[in-house]
Amino acid sequence: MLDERKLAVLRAVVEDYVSTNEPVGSKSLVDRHNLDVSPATIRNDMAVLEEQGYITQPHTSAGRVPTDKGYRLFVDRLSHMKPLSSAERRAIQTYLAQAYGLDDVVMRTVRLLAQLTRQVAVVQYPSLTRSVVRHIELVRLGPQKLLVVLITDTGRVEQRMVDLPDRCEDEDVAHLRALLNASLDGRRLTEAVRIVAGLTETVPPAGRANAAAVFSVIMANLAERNEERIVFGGTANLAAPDFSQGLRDVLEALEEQVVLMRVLGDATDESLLSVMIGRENPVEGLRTTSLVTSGYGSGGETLAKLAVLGPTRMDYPGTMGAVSAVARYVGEILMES
Amino acid sequence: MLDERKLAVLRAVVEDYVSTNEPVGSKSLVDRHNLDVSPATIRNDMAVLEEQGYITQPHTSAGRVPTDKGYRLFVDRLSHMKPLSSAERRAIQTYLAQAYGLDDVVMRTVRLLAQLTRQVAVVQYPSLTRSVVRHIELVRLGPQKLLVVLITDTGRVEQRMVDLPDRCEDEDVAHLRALLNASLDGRRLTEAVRIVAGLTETVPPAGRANAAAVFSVIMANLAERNEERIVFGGTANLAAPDFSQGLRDVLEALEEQVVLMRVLGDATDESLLSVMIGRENPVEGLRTTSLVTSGYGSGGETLAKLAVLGPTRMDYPGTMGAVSAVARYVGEILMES
DNA sequence: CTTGGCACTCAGGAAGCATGAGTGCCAGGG
DNA sequence: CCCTGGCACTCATGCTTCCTGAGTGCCAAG
Repeated sequence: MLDERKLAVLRAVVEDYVSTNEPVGSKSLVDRHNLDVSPATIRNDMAVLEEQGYITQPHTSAGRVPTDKGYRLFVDRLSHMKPLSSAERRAIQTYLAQAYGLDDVVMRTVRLLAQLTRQVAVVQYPSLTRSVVRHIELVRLGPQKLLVVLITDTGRVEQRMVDLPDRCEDEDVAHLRALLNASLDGRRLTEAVRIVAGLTETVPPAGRANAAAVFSVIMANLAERNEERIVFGGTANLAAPDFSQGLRDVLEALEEQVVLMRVLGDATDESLLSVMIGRENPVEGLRTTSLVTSGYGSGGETLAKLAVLGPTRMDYPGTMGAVSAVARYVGEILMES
Repeated sequence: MLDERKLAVLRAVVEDYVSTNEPVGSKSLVDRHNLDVSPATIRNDMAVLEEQGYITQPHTSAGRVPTDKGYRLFVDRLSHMKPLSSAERRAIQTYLAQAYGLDDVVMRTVRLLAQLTRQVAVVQYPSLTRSVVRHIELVRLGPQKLLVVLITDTGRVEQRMVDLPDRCEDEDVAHLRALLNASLDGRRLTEAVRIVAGLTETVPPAGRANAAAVFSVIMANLAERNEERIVFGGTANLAAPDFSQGLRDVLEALEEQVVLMRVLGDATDESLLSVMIGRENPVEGLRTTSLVTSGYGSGGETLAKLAVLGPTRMDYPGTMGAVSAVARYVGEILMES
């Protein structure tokens, strides 16, 4: 359907358009790439490519611009991930290694991605569901007030206040703490939810109301608040001289956690790289942007996703390289800590 | 120097310009406000106001636009904070009351401010220095690994991993925990730093290396990481059809925590409302914006600041009302929790 | 299938022009 | 002394017109 040269032309169109941000014409194409044919030939090829929907012209008699479909083909078959330089990789590693605490890791990841790609970076906090309970701590803050702290192996620490129905003493708290840790330590959070659900009955009636309150908070925390937080940064890169179009929509989408969740969720589940181009995107406001997503996690499992968001006219090979590298290193860091 | 009517004219110019975003001329002024004089008279007044630097014309023969100096006078002497409607106040209270945990309070505050003012909201986490230690928890995660959790009365929870020089047992940890809580509970963080510094000597030599490691982490956490985190939201409001000018600079400034710190720091220390207009702003990229800042805190003390950022051409009375109301309610919420 | 030639299209900038909002100034009136 | 109506002047804005050049599609010849 498309011979070798037509594909080469498409690739060239994408590359040139990405770097110049101007519709690319047949003449400049032969000049910049060493295609050994005349502009007229290229014009014929471009006519075909346009007919098939891979490129389009903004107005009659202007160069061609890739369509979403064109970018798609480019990403799938015409380009390869561009690996980062070893200097860059070392910089990433040392910068991430300096992080302490999950919050800091996530924050640094966002900055890193935004700076490497000069685009908007989006990072999801590691999912709780697949991680393992390391410890549960109960702190008595008052006669009827407790702080529940849940620590997971990915370094995530969740805390929440609980107002108790009855008064309680330090020793009640100690009992409950011991019970919880004995039952949950080392369990996956998914199991933990089930275990906690069955735990109320084992508590002596006297403290049962209080225990139930604590348990329900733990379950809510585990079951509901999963993967909720998403952080982004690098929005200043959106204000690039081109692409002010629809900026407001994009910013709105970014600030709406739910929307972001949905977008990340739609990307492939596998830990592999996934690219969403323009209108492939499920969210209205992001129809003019592309999203390069990767899962990350410690060990073999994908704990959460991170992504880079930019105009469809983006440097896909470079962005993909950066996303994939950062995802790998973040995973390593999480494993260590 | 400026008689009553000239002040009225200035006020009218500011109000009209804020609402229309177009230079305002003498005719439309007399039409929209019921000044009982002719346009010519107004023109004379405006000439004087311009001479004094309160207003300016973008080009000859266009209406006048307030200068930073004009806004300053308007804010200082010509306007009053516009209180929120009681419906709005109730909405704020219930929305904030639903928050659990400090993170959630801060997040909700940001959203609230951004929505109320349709501008960018900036909220600083409550300062640690003035708050009080409620509890310190040590969790043993491995033979040489500890998690330190510090809980303050403002609901802030700080955690950090510590790698220990020597191996330790559960009972060592329990000792240390007891020691720390006995020494620090109820103390202000500023005192706590000093106390911890002198604590190493009281530990028996066997565990001293480990204890020292823990102490130094606590001190670092208390002394250095204060007031560090700043959260913002509502950036989509920056993309208003006007004011795309310098948008990139503004976004960059917002993402740079250090810069934000500096800006908030320059605002008045008192818990009162402070307004910074245009070039009064210390940060280069924010020279076209105004910042309405207020301290907030539980009880009489200011724990941190929150602010709204918008174009100099903003609705000062309304913004000030919103900022001040939100600051008060956040303070109340923090006090309760 | 490729190529040079050629007529055609049309966005974008330059130039000219009209419009009108808004001004500054002045002379007369309270 | 301040207010007012009148008047000439300025200039951003929007309109039309025109021109240019990049880029096209098509065709006939190699």
